[in-house]
Amino acid sequence: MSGSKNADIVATAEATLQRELVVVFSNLAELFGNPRSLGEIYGVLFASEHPLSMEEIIRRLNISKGSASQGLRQLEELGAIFREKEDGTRSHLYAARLELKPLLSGFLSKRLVPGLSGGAERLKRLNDLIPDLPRGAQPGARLRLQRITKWHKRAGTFLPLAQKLLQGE
Amino acid sequence: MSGSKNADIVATAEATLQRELVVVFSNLAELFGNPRSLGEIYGVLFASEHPLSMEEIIRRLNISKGSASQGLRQLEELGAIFREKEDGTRSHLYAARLELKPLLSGFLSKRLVPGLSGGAERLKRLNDLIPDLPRGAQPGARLRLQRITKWHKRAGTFLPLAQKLLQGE
DNA sequence: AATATAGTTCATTTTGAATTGAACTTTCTT
DNA sequence: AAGAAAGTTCAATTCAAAATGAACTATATT
Repeated sequence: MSGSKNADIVATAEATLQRELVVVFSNLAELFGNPRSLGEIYGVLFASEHPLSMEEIIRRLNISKGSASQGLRQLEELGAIFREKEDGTRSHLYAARLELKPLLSGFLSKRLVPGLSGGAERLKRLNDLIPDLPRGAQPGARLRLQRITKWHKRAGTFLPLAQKLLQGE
Repeated sequence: MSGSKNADIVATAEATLQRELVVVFSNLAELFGNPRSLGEIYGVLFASEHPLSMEEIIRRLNISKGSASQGLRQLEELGAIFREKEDGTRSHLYAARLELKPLLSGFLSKRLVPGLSGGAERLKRLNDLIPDLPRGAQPGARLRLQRITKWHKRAGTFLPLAQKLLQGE
């Protein structure tokens, strides 16, 4: 009966669900400036009722061993997925944590944190430079630096706020 | 007297200020997934006490005419810079709006808005697919979709909130 | 009207990040 | 201990986004 119409619909529905979730998370990854493959891997795990082996992930997404290995490690580091291993078996099994928080805040901070901290030092150094400017230019420069610094501080408070907002209550 | 030590320090300080601000804004652009050149152009204008011609911008940043033209247009569309023209002169002059709000919210929404709205439709379609799944898989699928949808709604409220936070009081 | 300069457009090129895949290491099984 | 399968690493490749620049249009000057 595996060629029946109903079976086809079911198979299609499952495949579609997986395919679309892969796209959703792949876009999400890109949105936050992370490699698509990270999102794809999470997506395929998120869509699956059962944990999957690396081999199976590679097969479903048609990606390389290297991408799979690196992607799985990164997602695990973010806390977005689990790596399980039952004794008496060689391969690991991978499963998504369904709470999206680790993934989202991981995506967020992997990008924003380094970007923000780098800027902080730079701004500090620039402030020390102002006395070397010609007199007339000093007030203008001071104003400009104040503007960025103000923004920068806000961005600093913004990150934790965003994380709180994105996670559950 | 133009080779004097003080003149050198002053020249260096001004050059440094511009150079570093260019870097700050170029990083910022990248952080939000926009082309570096957008940030560079804004940076050079932000650093300058006076409006600059396109020619001058090209000279200072060492970029192509094409990049300059397109970048300036985009920044103008975001409301991050002005384009002035005095009668009796051929070239326009470009100046940064020192309030960072237009730049920042422009950067934010150019990325997030399309990303989010695309996802919304997709999720809706997926919900309609659930009845076609095998019985046993339906509750799991429903749970998963609820999780993403919940997040997605939050992200929707998040954007305006972020903009409020980044702009003035 | 002719000329010159500013600015735009878009097909081609460049660049840098992501992906690949082959060689390697680790871990399990007999 | 040897063999096999899982997983890692990283130099080389691929690919998409950004930058270039030459041809074009628009606008001002004589």
